[in-house]
Amino acid sequence: MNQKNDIINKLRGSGLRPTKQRILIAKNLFDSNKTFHFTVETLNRKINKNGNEKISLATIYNTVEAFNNAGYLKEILTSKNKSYYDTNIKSHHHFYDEESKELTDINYNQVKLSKVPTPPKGKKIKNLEVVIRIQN
Amino acid sequence: MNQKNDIINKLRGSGLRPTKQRILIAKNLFDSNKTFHFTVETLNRKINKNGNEKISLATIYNTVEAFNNAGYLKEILTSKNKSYYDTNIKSHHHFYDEESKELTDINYNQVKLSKVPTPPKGKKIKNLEVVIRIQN
DNA sequence: TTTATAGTTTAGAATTATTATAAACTAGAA
DNA sequence: TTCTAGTTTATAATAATTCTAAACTATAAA
Repeated sequence: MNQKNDIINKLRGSGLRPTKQRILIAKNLFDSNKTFHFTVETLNRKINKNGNEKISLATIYNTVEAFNNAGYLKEILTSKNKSYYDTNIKSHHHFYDEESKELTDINYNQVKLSKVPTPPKGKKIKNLEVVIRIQN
Repeated sequence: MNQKNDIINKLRGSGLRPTKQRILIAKNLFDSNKTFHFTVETLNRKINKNGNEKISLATIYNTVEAFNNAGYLKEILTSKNKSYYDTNIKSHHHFYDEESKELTDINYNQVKLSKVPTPPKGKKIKNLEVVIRIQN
């Protein structure tokens, strides 16, 4: 019961009403101790398969966008014409395979920067990611 | 006449027949001394406005993909559901504005790395980009 | 409690970017 | 000049996403 209350508080904390749809989606995204990448399509499949009560695709789109705006998810930069999200919202790095167009995480401490530019006037740095393009 | 021959040779060098459509598109992309970001939509507008002979949208898609495969363009990683390309194919870095979702180039020598991970088995590093997410 | 209402969900339609199709055209080899 | 594989084209098809407006619901106030 406690993790459910945690989710409800998390949602309320961002002005999102804790509806049963949002709670179920949040459980699927944030309940595990490991983070992962997903698309609306894969999330929809995960949620709407086994005996779960069904959630409409429109709601999954709405909720993912709301969670992203609330900072609970990070949109992944990709060259595919689909939105990818990461439940790992901390700054981290990726290998990007040009052939398969797949992203894989790089352990944060595998990269070190010795010089970082100053951001444009009026802006501040939120985080910094290194993308290493790889090929065969 | 010389730049046209350069383009023709460039195309032939990648097994692409130098058709008048490809030559015109190549002029638009590679003739200037400054590089830029574009989408198929913006390129299409640029090519098909002023009295130019018209090139079909399908050809612009095909040609951009062919140029990208040939390594004359670099696909930009973005969160928008559209393909973005960069005529600057050298490794370089970007600021990514989370509000406007715009990318701006960072001068290459503004970033220095002191530690880089080894790529997965069988893969080699093609290039490395730093994306700095900024916000107000 | 009940009620009122602003916020939310939903199915399906609409939109947008891209890819597929197949007929007409053309660069370049023979 | 002829032939053919490669290319271009208009249009149709597809895929991801957003829009719409009617039905539903969390929650504040009576």
